[in-house]
Amino acid sequence: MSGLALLAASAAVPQNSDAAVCHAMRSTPLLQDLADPVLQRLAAIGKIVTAAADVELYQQGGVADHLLIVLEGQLAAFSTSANGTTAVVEVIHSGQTLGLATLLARLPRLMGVRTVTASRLLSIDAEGLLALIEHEPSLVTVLLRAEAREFHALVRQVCDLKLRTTAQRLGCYLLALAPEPQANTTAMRLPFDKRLLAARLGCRQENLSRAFAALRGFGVETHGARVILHDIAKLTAYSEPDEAFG
Amino acid sequence: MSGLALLAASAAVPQNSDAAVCHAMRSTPLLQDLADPVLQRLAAIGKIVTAAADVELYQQGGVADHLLIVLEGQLAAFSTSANGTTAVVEVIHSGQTLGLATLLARLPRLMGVRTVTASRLLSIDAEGLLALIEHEPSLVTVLLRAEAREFHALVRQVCDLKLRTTAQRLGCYLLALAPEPQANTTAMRLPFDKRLLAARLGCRQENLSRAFAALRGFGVETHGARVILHDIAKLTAYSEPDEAFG
DNA sequence: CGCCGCACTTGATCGTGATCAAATTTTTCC
DNA sequence: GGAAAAATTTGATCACGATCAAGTGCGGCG
Repeated sequence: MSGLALLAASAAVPQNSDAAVCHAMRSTPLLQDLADPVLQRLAAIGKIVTAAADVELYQQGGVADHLLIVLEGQLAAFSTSANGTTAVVEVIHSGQTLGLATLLARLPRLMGVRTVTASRLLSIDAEGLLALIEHEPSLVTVLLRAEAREFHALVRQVCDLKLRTTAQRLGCYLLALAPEPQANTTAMRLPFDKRLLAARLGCRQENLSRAFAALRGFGVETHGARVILHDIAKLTAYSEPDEAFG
Repeated sequence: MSGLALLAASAAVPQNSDAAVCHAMRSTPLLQDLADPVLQRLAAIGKIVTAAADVELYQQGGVADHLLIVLEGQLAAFSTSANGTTAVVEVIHSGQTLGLATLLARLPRLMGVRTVTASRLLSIDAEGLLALIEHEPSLVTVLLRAEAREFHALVRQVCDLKLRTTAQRLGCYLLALAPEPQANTTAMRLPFDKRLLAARLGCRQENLSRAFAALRGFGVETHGARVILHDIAKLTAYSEPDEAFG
């Protein structure tokens, strides 16, 4: 039933020792502060899974039986509506999760999940996780924090869609992606193609292109996937990103 | 600091006996299935609070020190951006919560909250709630379910904003509000004014008006706040609401 | 090298939503 | 009831985003 069962079987087995899983967990900001015994129990119900680019991992409406944490690569969470059009709700980067709330409440998945690039993922059994939670308050704290982060990202996005133009949304997104937000100039590389970026921002590819053109006047230089922000202050003034309340 | 301290003081005191709070809790779908002892401990850290219409209960960025559950009336959760424009993220009706994730993670409020109509609210102390959770798995289940509901509503809204026109969004909203969704004809009353509805849908008042005009062709009749849906099937076909996956 | 295919850009045109300005209805308050 | 205030609707015009249609540029591959 679950696409992950297949993927796990096809993954190289040696990397899936408890020690390897533990090591991977230590590398994620989400789990790294947990005590050793907790981590070991988590490792017992977790596995490392790899998937090629553009593979559908979970279908909308299916049972959420695994928690995914991205180790490397990106995933896209999407929702397909009645008429067949698809909205990309969020792109999930390394260290992030998605759908924790749904999983912890044992509800069916509201969003489908597919890989954007080839990815390495930590997959943790949902039932086992729920059982473990009962006895591990530190794990509860960690999961609630991750859940709140997901929630915040969605609230931000709703405000973004209601208040800003596409060019401003793009500006905010680039600023959030910027590796050195405190400097006034940064170079970076878009982690995925512009088609997906357009879907995430809620516009067509053509308008994303025009939005990039509009941002040239605010110090944004692009060469394919390479982006240089020449004047972060000016871009910020134009895009009007939300101040982060935590 | 918190607006609620003032409000609680000004509320009539007799209704705030533990028995009255317990009774109120029994009346909310969220808490009604909890066992008596749990409910009593909750009542000890909860109080009933009333507020007039259009009162700001919490400010964006403040500490989330109380969980609010709406007993009667409606609240609006909003976010104000740098340029001063405000987006209404959600209107919270009786029986609903908002910001649970933020509260359980002890983070500052991402959204401000204000009353839309005069309201009666259940206010539960956050610290007490977090302490109680440690020993009451049934409470955890209930809270996680409520949190997942909030999460789902936001995901739906993001898809709505990315995929549908204002008229379709309005259609979906009316269908969700319909008291008898299985019938093909229903009458209802908008629970708040059209200004707020426009803000929630992410458009201007003028365009909401035009959206209502557009829906007349799909069996939607309006007389002020009174709305009659004459042909739910036709309206559904036009609005293309998401199927509910739980 | 040069052709093909794909991602992206640009252009033209059209529909949707925003804005400004009235007109109209509804509500509130004497 | 009737005047004043507020909410809502309608109209005209403009900006933004969608759509259709070419074009450009870049990477892969023969």
